[in-house]
Amino acid sequence: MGRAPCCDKANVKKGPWSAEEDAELKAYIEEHGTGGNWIALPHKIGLKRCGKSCRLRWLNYLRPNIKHGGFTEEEDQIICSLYISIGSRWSIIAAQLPGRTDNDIKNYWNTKLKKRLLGKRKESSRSHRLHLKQALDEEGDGTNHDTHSQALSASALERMQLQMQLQGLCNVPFSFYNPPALWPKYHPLGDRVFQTQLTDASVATHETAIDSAQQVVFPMKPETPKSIGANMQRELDCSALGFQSPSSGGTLSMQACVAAGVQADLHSLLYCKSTSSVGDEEHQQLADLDCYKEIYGEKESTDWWTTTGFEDKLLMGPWDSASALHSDPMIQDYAPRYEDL
DNA sequence: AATTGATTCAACCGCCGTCTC
DNA sequence: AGAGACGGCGGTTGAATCAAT
Repeated sequence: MGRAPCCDKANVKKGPWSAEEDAELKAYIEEHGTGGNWIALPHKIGLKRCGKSCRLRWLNYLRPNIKHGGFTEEEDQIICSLYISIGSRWSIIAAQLPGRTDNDIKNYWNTKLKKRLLGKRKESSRSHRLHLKQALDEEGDGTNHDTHSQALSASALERMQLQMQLQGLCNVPFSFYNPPALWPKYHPLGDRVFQTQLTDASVATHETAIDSAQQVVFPMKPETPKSIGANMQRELDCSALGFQSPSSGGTLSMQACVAAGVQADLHSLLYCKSTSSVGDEEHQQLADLDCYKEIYGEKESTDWWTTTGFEDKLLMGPWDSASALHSDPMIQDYAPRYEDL
């Protein structure tokens, strides 16, 4: 048995709001407030609307200081950066953009930004797909991939693709057998904090800087797999980032990749300005992902992913960040960090 | 000018977490 | 403790609008 509806569906009006309804709702809330009970509100006003509908109308259109359309480049970059980092947490993203509603941002992302970013992928060649499929078949156990497929959210795939876009632009080593768990985990916020850490006299070691940066870059940093110790994971992370880890005796050159200008790359992706060209190798990487989708189906079935043993931590980690968002102060601190930018 | 397909975006749906009793 | 009410959220829908033919 499902739960009772929040209102009498038969006696509530649906569809677009009229100017009269808007005026009545606005006038009442401005004078009396919501009273802390949206369900009861329409009855008090005499509106034949569901309480939830009233709430949505007020929050998205009637409340003061709402902006519609005309997103700036800065807003675009904030939205993209946050989407890549935390996914479709529209309310959190909206909290960083005064006057913007989660619904507006969601629509803007789905209709404009996503296409602008993901639509630039080069079509992969059929021969390449066949080659890759053959490699997959040889690698796997020959069983139907669909049977074992693990579906990630569409949001997760989009973020994977965006990460690939940025990584390609940053010339980060990537190969088909280099699983996403090892991909660089950077974010402008993390980069900024990382740089801050480097210049902070209180930071005694490079490792501390790395830890701090990675916490911010991936606030919901998943548990390290049992098969890979923390040190090894750090080595892998460092390797993927394109710099040597302190423990291997190398020096930090974060700038080589991460500080190379993720913001600039995002900008180039968004606004199609060729400040950072996507070379053949990068196109090949993007084609790889298309190939996976074609072989395993549009739903992101990823045996190659699960065979790495990383799927658990990823599914419960950054790609499904709902719980972590509420518990991890790093995410909750996004607002002040952005204000600092 | 008419038709068709694509795009936009306001609004709805249903799930989930929190609060209250 | 647990059941119900409510708020909040993300995903989806569909009517309106725009663009292409």
